[in-house]
Amino acid sequence: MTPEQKPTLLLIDGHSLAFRAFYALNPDNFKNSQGQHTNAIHGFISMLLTILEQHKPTHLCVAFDVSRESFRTQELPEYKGTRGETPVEFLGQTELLVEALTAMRITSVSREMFEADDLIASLANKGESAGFEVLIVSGDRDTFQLITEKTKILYPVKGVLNLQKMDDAAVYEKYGVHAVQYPELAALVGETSDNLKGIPGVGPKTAAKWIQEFGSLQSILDNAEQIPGKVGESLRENKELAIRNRRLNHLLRDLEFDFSLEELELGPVDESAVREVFAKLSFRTLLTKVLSMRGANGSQHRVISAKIEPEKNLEVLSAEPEATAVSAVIADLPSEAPAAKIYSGAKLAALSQVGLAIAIELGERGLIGFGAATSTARYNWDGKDAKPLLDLLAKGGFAIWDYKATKRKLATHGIDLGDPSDDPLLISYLLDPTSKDLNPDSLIRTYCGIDIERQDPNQLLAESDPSLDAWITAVLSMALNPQLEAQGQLGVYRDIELPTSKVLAGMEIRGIAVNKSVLGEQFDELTQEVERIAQEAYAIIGHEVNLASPKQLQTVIFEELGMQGTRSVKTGYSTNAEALQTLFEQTEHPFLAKLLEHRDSTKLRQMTETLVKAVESDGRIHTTYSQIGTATGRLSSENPNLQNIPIKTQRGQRLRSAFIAGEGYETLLTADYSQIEMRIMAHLSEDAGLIEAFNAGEDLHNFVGARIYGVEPAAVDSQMRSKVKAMSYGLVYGLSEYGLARQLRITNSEAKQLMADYFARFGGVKSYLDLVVSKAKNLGYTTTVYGRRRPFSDLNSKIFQVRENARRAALNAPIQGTAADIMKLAMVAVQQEMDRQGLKSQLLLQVHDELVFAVAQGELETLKQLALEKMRNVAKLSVPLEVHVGIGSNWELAGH
DNA sequence: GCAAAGACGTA
DNA sequence: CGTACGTCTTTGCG
Repeated sequence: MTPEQKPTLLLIDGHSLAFRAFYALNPDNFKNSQGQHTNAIHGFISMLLTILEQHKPTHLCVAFDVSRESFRTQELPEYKGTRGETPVEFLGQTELLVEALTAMRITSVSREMFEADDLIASLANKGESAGFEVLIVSGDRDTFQLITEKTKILYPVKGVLNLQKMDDAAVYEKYGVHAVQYPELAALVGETSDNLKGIPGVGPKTAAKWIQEFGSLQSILDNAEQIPGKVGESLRENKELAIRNRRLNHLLRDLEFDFSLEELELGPVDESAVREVFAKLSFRTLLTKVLSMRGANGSQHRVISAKIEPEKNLEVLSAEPEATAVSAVIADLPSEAPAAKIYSGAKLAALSQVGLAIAIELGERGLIGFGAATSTARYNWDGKDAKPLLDLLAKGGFAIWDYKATKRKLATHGIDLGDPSDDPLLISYLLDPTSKDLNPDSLIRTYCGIDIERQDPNQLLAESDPSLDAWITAVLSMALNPQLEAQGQLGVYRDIELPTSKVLAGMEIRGIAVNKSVLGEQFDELTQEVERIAQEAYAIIGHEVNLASPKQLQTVIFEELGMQGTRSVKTGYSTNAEALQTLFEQTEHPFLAKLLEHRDSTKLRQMTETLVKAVESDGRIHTTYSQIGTATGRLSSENPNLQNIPIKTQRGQRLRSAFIAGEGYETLLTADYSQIEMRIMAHLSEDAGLIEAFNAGEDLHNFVGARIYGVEPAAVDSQMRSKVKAMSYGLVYGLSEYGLARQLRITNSEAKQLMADYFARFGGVKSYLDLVVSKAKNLGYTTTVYGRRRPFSDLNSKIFQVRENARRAALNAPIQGTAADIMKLAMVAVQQEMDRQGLKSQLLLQVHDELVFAVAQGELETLKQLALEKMRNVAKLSVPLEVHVGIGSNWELAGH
């Protein structure tokens, strides 16, 4: 327990501290991946952490100015008028700072027409009345007027790391007046930073002397006649100035707030939000610091420890004295639900062996929480006790955390797992597909306000108390479903994600057969090639160099060989393929050619090696599909990634020949959607020209080219066609004129003309894309045809680059997302039909718009028709969905 | 030991 | 200065 703490209220002038931080840290050293400067935020937060450590406040609030306008500027337009333009590097940092503070559960306040100092003064007033010690962080000396026995100012002296604690004595020592008199001194002297002129000829020394002598500003003015000399004359002539200054530097102390001081109490941070914001800011050291400090100030959150006992029923849980959130969730259960049976401990023997914990069953509703676990040796197999559990598992119908992973894990142990009723992992993904932190503890904290305290904080869900994990799963599935429904995403969940997870589990479990010796031969061949090319490259430049090191290559290319700079990257000039190609065209230097060859070969060699290593003992590669890994709704594939096996070059494509149908199967079959994103674009934009293009049966790019260039489709030559093709595809990604020009290596004006011609013929496309972005701006998210959401927060960013990035992502999201939805629906439909017909053929891979099957003996024609039919008809768009199939003994031959 | 940066493979 | 990913290597920080 922390020692009893005096209630201390810390009030911070946000802009003041942020600006100090901004000027103390070089903005160029603090940039996130998007080019947003973060130096002020970084400095602010590290400063804040230091203050928290040093002064241990119990309550905290940060005040910001809304704008430069305030009641003071209304009275005096030139108030603070000397302050220059905000540096561009500072733009956007305040907003992000507030976001970070919110994640840390720190209250920020601001109010139109009032300055942060007025808010602080009022809060300080309230704090004192309520018995708080008050600490104010501000660089504005006007706040000295707030100093009392209980209120002190932390005033920055130099740099960002030095704060001097100013009390009355400190003010007196420095300025020769008491703190309450300081604004009177300032009124006489003036304040350059506020653009307030003082009495000419009167500096701090004179002012202090007068105040000491007469006691107050009023008294000085009343007795102005007695003051001799030039300054006396000056004072008498400029009395009004001092009075005005005093009026303006008076801080308001009676503003009201819509929160109570209690709400400013420091509690634990919102860990997942903090992780997210700090990731966005690229702060990792600070993240660690913040998270390690969290909770140090006590928690307002209910903490659930791993103390749910086996063999007890739910009444015990709901009787937790302070577990309001828990009780609320439990109260949602149907009243007829019988007392829960809880399986745990020894009864879970078998399951714990294979990495599963099962805990709560709620009778007929069949709601069971699970914790998926890694293997432990804690329990011994007990066949007798395990039987009812195995039956239960096979029957399904319960909530489960990460169904797909659990299904796969159990399958490797020969245990069947039935269909789940819920998977809160998938729900949480749909609620926030951009989150990188979908774990049960964070989610139950975020959505239910429950803190889970584990005996060992590093323990994963899996390794801890099974009944606790099961309970969390149950609570999450109940808490998250209504949110999903409120967002209209229930359909995406029930009809797309949940069924897809089952199909994916099957694909992962099956894996794809691989001819390891083909891979091995290619690997050996490539190894020799890589070595040969490296030697040739060294010979050209006369020494060895690590060809895999961009840094070393920069030295060789731009210093030794003295070539002219390419695109700039953080470490110097780019040495990527595009840059090398450009350099080669300029110089025809053979080293560049060798380097490109070497890159190509090493990349291929490395991929081959990865694949060889990924072949498991069954001779197959079992990738893992991530169903929660993309912002758009696509799948991703990892360990290994089978969605980026080369195809564009002949050399690369050979790798695909190693993927085969496997024993007992006749051949591979691939089925892929043709131009699905362009078709979705046609559907969504309702552009008559584009819809006609797809319905005409003509080659898309020839058709579009004919329209743009005003010729017959047959007259569209290959140059025209490739330009049109790049244009069409680029549109889906928010391509700019500049980008198009660069890609096609044409002039900017030609690119501009091409785009203008395109939009002249296909105007619906442009208006649709604009509409998507403006809707996303208003709503804060985009949706697919099926209702899948993707949130966007940066569309109104003040930073051009950040805003543009968000804009392009937003216009792409509904298109890419709808394509992903359609493919998932197709996979489910295809698999269900294969099951219904009892086919032995297998769905093996998904590569975004392509499916790969192993065809069982005699099923080729059936499967081909089945795949074509289901994939074409799974969605009814205003243009047909075209599907191509390919057949071959390996993936290369089955390709198209 | 870990994360960032740069590179490059796919749709 | 075109979206969405995963994986590898080197490099530099702690």
